[in-house]
Amino acid sequence: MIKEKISSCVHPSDGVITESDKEVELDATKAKLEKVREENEKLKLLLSTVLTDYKSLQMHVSNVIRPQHEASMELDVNSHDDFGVDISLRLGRSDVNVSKNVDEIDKISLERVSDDEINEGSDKKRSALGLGFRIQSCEDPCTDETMKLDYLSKDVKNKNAENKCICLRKDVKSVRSDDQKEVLEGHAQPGLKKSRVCVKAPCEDPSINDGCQWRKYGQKTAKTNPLPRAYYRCSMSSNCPVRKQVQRCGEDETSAYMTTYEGTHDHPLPMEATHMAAGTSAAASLLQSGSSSSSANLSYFFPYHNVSFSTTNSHPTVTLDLTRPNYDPDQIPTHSSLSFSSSSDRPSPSNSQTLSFSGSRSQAPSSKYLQIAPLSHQTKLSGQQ
DNA sequence: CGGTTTTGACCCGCGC
DNA sequence: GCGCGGGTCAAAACCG
Repeated sequence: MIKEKISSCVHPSDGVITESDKEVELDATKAKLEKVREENEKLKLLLSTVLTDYKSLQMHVSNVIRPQHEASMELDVNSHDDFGVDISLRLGRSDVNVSKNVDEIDKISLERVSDDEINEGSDKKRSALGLGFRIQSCEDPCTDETMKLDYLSKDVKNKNAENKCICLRKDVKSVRSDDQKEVLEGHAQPGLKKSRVCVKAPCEDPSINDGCQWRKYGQKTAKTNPLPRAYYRCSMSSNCPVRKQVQRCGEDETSAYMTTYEGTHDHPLPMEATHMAAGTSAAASLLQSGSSSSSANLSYFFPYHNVSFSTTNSHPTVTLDLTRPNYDPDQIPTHSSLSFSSSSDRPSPSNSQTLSFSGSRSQAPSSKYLQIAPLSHQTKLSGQQ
């Protein structure tokens, strides 16, 4: 059959093809195949080299980050012994405490499977396990283990959610107010609300492509700001509690947009949504730790942008300013480029919220850290349509 | 026709 | 307790 195809391809107009012609063509094809095979081998070799490089780079990065994170975790544990939440679980990458606590996590997950009764304490753990994202790295067995556990826990969570989905709209409302409050507010202790991550995006891209589908559910003009604020809900999953607010920073067309994310996705994210997730996760977990020493982690994820911390209206907030690249072309990004301002009512570790999205456009000169994703599911600000 | 947007009404937390 | 204002709901309109 192949022979026939080759023959018909090479001699489309020839009426008669001899046996020897066929053999010559076959030999040529075989030679080509051999060439392709060799190229394939070369590519394989190249791939393995790249993988090795990547691995060593990852090790290097983890070695750089680890001592700082360990220090911050130690500080946090000392100052917040009451909270039984392992913040590191939310990071899902190169985090030392993950491997250390795998047994504990396993226990928690099993408890969740066997126990439908949800109490406040286990809810905290559940929230910590209910990652909205994960970094997929086959080289990291700890991460892999965490992922499995995460999916296990999410499965239980989703089953509960499915059951509740059957309820009528009014019931859903009550479910929202009860169940989602827990998720959204991260079981915060009184006085502190769910953590948020704000992204200030350049004007040409008001709707950061976070890899998710968003449904607008409201718009409001705040008294303090004449510009309307749009409210969006993640529509990738019927029960996904993640919401975002988009507000223009100024009246002129060149002004940037502030996008505020809240909550944790209860569904697997598309690939493009996971790229910056690690960075924002770090940001979110910093909100819990409130540790300035950990801020160095963010410079790894957002090396060219200003990152600031604040607490507004009891919402611990990390702001990533993509409009003002913190970038010097002659310098490798350093940790000192981060602006860190922590307020007196700093965030607490019990706020176990993580946020996930991927940036679509930044003014950083390279997409090494922030992957540019196709604008597949854009959200729009009303008044701009 | 199903999904999304618009928009007025409603809810609820917070400050006084 | 009351009023204010941010956030959410939900019906109608819109759109592909």
